[in-house]
Amino acid sequence: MPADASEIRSIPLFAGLEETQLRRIQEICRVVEHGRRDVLFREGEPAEGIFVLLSGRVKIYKLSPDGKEHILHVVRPGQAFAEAAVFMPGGYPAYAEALQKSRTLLLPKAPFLALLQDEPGISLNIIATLSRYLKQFADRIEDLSLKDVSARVARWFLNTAREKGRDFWDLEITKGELASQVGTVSETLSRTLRKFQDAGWVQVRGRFVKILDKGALQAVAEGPAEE
Amino acid sequence: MPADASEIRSIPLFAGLEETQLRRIQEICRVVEHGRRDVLFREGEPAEGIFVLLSGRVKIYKLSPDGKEHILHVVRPGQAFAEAAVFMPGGYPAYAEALQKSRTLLLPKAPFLALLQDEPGISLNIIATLSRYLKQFADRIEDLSLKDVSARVARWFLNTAREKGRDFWDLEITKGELASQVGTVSETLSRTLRKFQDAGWVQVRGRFVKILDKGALQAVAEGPAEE
DNA sequence: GCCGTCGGTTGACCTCCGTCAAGGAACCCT
DNA sequence: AGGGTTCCTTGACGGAGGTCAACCGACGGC
Repeated sequence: MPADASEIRSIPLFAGLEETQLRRIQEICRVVEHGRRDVLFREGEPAEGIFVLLSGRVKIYKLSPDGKEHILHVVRPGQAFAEAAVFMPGGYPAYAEALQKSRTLLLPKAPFLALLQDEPGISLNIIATLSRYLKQFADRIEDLSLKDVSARVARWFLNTAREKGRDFWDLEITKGELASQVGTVSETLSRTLRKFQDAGWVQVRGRFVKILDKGALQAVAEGPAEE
Repeated sequence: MPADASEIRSIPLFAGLEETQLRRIQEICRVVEHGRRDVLFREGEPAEGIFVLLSGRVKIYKLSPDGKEHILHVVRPGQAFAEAAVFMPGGYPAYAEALQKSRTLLLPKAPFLALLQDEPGISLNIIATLSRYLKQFADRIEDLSLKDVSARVARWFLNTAREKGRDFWDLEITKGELASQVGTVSETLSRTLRKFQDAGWVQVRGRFVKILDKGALQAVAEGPAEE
């Protein structure tokens, strides 16, 4: 199935490209459809190419030998993923699975690398997105090693509010998946949310969440114990 | 102080560059000397440019409000660092401090970005190193959220042995710093090392460490509990 | 020599949070 | 409707590991 030209144009990765380059991208890429729970790739598999999510939601996650998962990132439409895999031996560094019915653009590795040679602007875009990921991951490592669950959940509220631009929204993942993102299990998340709610800091009703006291969350996000 | 041309030539980041490009790099960079415990930059500070370590050791680390630190990475000579900071708003994403007397090459942001425009090969090198970091960080997140301390320490032994190419070596950091790298505190690391030693898996004498039973370490690194 | 600092080890304690188990709610299917 | 998922919540329990404290050896300065 061919990709829509206007869809390609609106992808941040390809921002500022010439018409001829866009056409070239359109030629080398293909569109793939995925149903809920479809696995796009597994950790360690040789990388086919770079993906861009057109619609739906895809989770990028690590899986431990005993089956526990940790979600590194939930990809939204317009974002590229598996960039790093293309430039590294060792194949994909994580798993990817569709959370909903999704459509992705797949740019096979070899022609994409060739494209980079002619179009340095794309390289800079890739560097920018990799840098952003790197910072996010560094923050995650900081959180996991230095903060407790309450601080991580508080930070999740604040970060999400910042990127959404408002202080209420709908979860587009299950609470179990949210737990996996902040590095805990659903039971502990459930208790933490209840604590936050009883304290009057947030409102949680089903999948709807709302921040009521941003200052309190910030205090919790900083240090586990403030005296 | 000017940089030595042969030093620049041997930096992986600039591999495969023409003589004229190398000269240009030599013109825009400057060499900085740092004593032990000198702080090169702090999290949040605006990024001056990209660093390359010429000699010594530099730790990249996160600091929590209450003073605890987590070492993200120990930079070795030849490696670049703070790449991500240059391409991102928000300044440096972490702290950097010299562990020993060190010399670094500093390439100021603006001329370096200009250089990238003309020399797409460098972009690809940057993408490659960022991808490597990204994978390392993803692995760290996996470890921190899904593995216990013993598994993380075992993995540290195996990874270090792999990159050193032998199964014995000298710690070039303190054990407290090693603890911070694997996401624990010195007391717990001390106990874990004792456990490993009593089990006959490794030998630790002062700063000298040696792997005695690689298979056992691999088993521990996989899953906390194997039955 | 003596003493201060730093790194490392060990012991005792206690808390956070992961695990196990059970029950409920909401949403599919026929 | 009813029965099967899947998701969520709550309770009880236990253990990994962080914290506090004391102690020791090595090193460096004066």
